Amino acid sequence: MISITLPDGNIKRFDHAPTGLELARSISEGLSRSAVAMEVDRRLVDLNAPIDHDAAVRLVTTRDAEALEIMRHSAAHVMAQAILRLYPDAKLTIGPVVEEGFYYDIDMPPVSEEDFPRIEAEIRKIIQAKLPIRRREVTKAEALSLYGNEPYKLEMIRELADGTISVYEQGEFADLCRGPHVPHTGMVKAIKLLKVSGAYWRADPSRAQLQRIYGTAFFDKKELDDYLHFLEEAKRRNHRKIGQALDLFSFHDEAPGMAFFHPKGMVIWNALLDYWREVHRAAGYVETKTPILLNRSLWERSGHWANYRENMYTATIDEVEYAIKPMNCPGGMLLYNRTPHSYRDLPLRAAEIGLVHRHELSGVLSGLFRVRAFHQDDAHIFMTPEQIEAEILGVLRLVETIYSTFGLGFHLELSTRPQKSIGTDEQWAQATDGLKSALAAYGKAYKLNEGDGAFYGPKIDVHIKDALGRTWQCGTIQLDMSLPERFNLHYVARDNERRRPIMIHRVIYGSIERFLGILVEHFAGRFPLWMSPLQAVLLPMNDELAPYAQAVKERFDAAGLRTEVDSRTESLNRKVREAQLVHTPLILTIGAREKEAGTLAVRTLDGKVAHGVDQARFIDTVLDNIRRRALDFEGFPKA
RNA sequence: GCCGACGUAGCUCAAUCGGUAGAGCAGCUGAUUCGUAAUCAGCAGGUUGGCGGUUCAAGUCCGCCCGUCGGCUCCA
Repeated sequence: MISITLPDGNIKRFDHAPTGLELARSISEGLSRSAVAMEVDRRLVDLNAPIDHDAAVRLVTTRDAEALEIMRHSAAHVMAQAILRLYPDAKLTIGPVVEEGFYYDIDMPPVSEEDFPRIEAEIRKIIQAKLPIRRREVTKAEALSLYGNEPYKLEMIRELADGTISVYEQGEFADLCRGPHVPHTGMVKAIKLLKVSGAYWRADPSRAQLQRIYGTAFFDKKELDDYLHFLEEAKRRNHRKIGQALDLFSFHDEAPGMAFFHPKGMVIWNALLDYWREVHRAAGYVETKTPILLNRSLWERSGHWANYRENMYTATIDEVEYAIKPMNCPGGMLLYNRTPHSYRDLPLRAAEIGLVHRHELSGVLSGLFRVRAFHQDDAHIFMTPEQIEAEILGVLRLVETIYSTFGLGFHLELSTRPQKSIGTDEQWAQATDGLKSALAAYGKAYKLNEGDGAFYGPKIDVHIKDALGRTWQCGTIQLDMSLPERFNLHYVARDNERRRPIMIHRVIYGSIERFLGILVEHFAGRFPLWMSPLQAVLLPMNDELAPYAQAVKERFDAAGLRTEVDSRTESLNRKVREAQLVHTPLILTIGAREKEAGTLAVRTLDGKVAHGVDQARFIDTVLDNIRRRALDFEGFPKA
């Protein structure tokens, strides 16, 4: 007699060792169809494994979070099986589940997306056949003989500990795998291959180059369609395309990885920086500026020459070696050390919009997201150990203020001491505790990445979430125990002793370039009024009304608005269309009626038109919206 | 840097097997004076990313280089 305790406390009894499927059937037919795997005594196992002892069992159905991962893992096997049928000489390596789906690294001749339909057709055959997926446990010796012809699998098996090794079989296909898997291939309902790229075996460039084929899978067609739609939407919002269409920035062969900002892009840039300066001033920061070209000896002292040299641009001038700064901190150290500091001066919050250059590998450049020259909204905060918590908390609050202005959500990740690190245990404990207690005081949940910190100190990374739900790492707060030593920083404490200040580096936008790119995609080019390059366009109905429109524009200009008159001899329809295409937030039509009454017809980007809007009240409404840095408009009152 | 794809007019894209580089939009000229997403006509616009090669003939085939994109890796 086997008795099985279900999560709701019910107990089911069997006179034999039932499989998960039998257990599900004994509860309901629907459950047996949606069950994917099960958890027996908190271990995930296959649904068709027999439960041979009294156990607590939870059935994992298609609605559970783990189910998707299990099924996608099976999907990777299905894809591998299809590929082996079409490319018998292909050699499999590994095929894990990733955030958005799965991939399989395969040693085979290069494939392209044009080959996907053929592979997908084969995949469909395997899915329709509903091949049972069976787990088989073999000894290491058996596994080695089973994979005599699979060099990568052999290499993996040899590295496994002795003992049983599990193999999953479906039809003619068998793959070395820990499992669990769905019961049969038919459960991989909606699958799509997405892209292919190169990857190295064991991520080692000296080893074989493999084909990494990415795919994704869902339990039903609609979810897959939604996901593909999301990908389309992301493509539509690509900041390179929108940046081109809205004339914001460009890249040129003469300076790869270094953005050129156009007048309209600079309006957004300056709006970002004006706002940044406003909130930083209010948060007690002072602003500094340091040179971008600095003598080699400084970089030797900071440690960059030894550790970061391959990413640095260097120059020899009058037989003296210089480097273009890849980071702002060494310059900041020189500023700090210019004068002695009292404990009364601390915390000292010194900000700098610093232009840095990093010679990133050519293959990693990616629009504004990954460039070689960028501006960091950097700040160095020097403080006493007792001030850590309050200062970190202050930065976290500033982070929240700034991101919420853009309607961006965010989450925090704390990274602690890595294997290779400098400093004493006490220093690390004090620093890490400081960050932890600041996070506790802040009160928002955070993820802990044990051992992921920089060698010079622990850090808090801020990951923002955009309108499509994608996350980006922008802000980072890093505690630095190295530079204060190297530059021999100190302050004079109350007891007249010279002490080493604690120092943090922090950025909130991260890189202005990247942040701007993220905002382009986040807003899909429809910027809030306060950032919009052109806030309003005035459309006179005919040539005779152009001078009047110009006079109205001057009134707007005097109020500090960014406006233009489109006085081309073109149809109103065309002017509206063109203004709408570049997402001009306010389209103002001026005809005889408006001139007569001193009003405006205001069209907003939703296509709605408010007629008879009083000019003065319009200006007030708009100025108020800009002052509040609102994300939306809320309509215009009639005159 | 490595693997793969790509690079044609300001922009978006065509050009069959190697056989005279085209179109729409933008621009210019003229006409049209218009009530909320494209008025009409004409004109002009190119060393096909660069250098070299094969060929009677190269946008197309080959080599090298540059750049872009997707990955690897790394990171703001």
